[in-house]
Amino acid sequence: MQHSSLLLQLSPSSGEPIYRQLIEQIKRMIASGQLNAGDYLPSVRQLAVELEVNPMTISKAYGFLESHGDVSRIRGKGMMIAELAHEENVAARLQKLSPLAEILVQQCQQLGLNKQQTLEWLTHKLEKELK
Amino acid sequence: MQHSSLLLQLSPSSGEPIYRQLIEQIKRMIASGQLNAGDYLPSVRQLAVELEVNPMTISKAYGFLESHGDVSRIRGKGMMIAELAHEENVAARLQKLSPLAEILVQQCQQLGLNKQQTLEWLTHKLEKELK
Amino acid sequence: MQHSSLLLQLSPSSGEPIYRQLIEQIKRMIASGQLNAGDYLPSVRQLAVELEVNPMTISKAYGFLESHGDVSRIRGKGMMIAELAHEENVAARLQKLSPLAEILVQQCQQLGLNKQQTLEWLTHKLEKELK
Amino acid sequence: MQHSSLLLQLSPSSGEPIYRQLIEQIKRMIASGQLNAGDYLPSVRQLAVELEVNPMTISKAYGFLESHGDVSRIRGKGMMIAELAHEENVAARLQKLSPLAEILVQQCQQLGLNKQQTLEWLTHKLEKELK
DNA sequence: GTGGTCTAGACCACG
DNA sequence: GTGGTCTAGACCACC
Repeated sequence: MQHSSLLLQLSPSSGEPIYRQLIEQIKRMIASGQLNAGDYLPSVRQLAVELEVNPMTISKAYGFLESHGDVSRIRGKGMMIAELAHEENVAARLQKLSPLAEILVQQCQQLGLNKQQTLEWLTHKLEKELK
Repeated sequence: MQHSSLLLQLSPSSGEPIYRQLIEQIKRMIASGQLNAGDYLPSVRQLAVELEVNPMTISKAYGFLESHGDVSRIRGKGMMIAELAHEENVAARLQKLSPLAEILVQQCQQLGLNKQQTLEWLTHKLEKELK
Repeated sequence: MQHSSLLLQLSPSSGEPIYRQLIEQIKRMIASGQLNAGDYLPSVRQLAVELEVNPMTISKAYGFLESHGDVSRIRGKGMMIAELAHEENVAARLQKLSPLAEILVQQCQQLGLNKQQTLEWLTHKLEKELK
Repeated sequence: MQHSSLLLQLSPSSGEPIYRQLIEQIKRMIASGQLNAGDYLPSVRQLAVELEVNPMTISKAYGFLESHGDVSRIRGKGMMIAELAHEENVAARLQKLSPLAEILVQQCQQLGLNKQQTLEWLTHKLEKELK
């Protein structure tokens, strides 16, 4: 049972609304199995304190996740990852990176970069953070 | 010299405001040398028709570029790439991809993907579009 | 005299809290004489099992009914329909449908339906269930 | 083009959240053709003043309608009834009364009322308000 | 304890 | 002008 500090990172000034960032990040954590069916999300108030945002902002994100069937509201207990939210395989998870890849390709074209230059640089970047 | 159809791709529904998409894309094309000092941008009206966007939106983007010194408004002729807008070297251009790389790393972590899986997939994606 | 399965139908997902549904339904059954003074309500545990609801929820409803004088808590025996809970005449019972009628009228107006269409359809619906 | 006072009636104390009441009522008005594709809803601020509720409450309702495809947000102009929102025939509209009819039947049963009594009374009620 | 709703008022982004 | 987001703080309902 998961009930506390998730690996959530907000960019309050990114233009992307905070509640949207939360939705997308939590969805990814469900897809990857870091959050499993039956786990509980942190409570609205707790997460609001941790992330230093207004509880209503958290609530808005949770509401969206509920209305899309990703989590279920359990009266008096909190928000539980829905049963039908299943762990997806690696290929399916990679697929979720597609929108990013499209942007990457477009920006590389406009910067006049070639494939090799880009990949070397990306490899360097990823090595610092991922294993 | 350059006065017509640029390689601009808009995502009207992406949340990213259209005029902002234009600014960033044109800046990248200047940085990469696809647009050179002295070249003219397409006219507001022409670009508005091409991209099926309100002329005000184009105008707003051009105004932004002018106020940041990237282009100069030449009365009666249009918007010209400014003299001081210099072609940057490859390293500097790659640096412009950094924000994207940060998002990429974060999404990979949340999707539970490792470096190798991600790079193989990205290589595949880039090969289809870049040379 | 009456001690078991009442004609209670719950809509757990209806927004209307469960304990409130219980209260209103039991009150109507008292008003109509389907539950008479001296009858006993099903035990909290029994009803909880039948309706697949948390016993606390039943208990809350019973507590409410007691505090409003509709039933009396008889130690060691259960909840008994109170003496002063009287059978109301038909007109009074129909009056209890008024809130529903108001909603019905409003929804018909917004759906652009006229009186005749609505009544024909309601007649059809009622015929299937009532005698 | 519709841009002002709709026939909306709120029951602030009904338990049913205000934004939900708005959603359901507007949906019904679309179904009945009182709001047609291309019409604009009143602006958030205008409706907030008319109904004496907080603009955010209106905005919440509009957001839901948009996310369900009933209306489209037109930048700088407001919320427009979506093209695919079609006028439904009478039978389909009557069908939307079904949830109400089920509650009606249940309450009549529990009040020990018969079909004839109920219909006479409903006829009387409807005559006063509908034509 | 849990989430849900609402208010009042502020600021932002877009056209 | 339009809608969107966020805050701070209040109150409610359910368990």
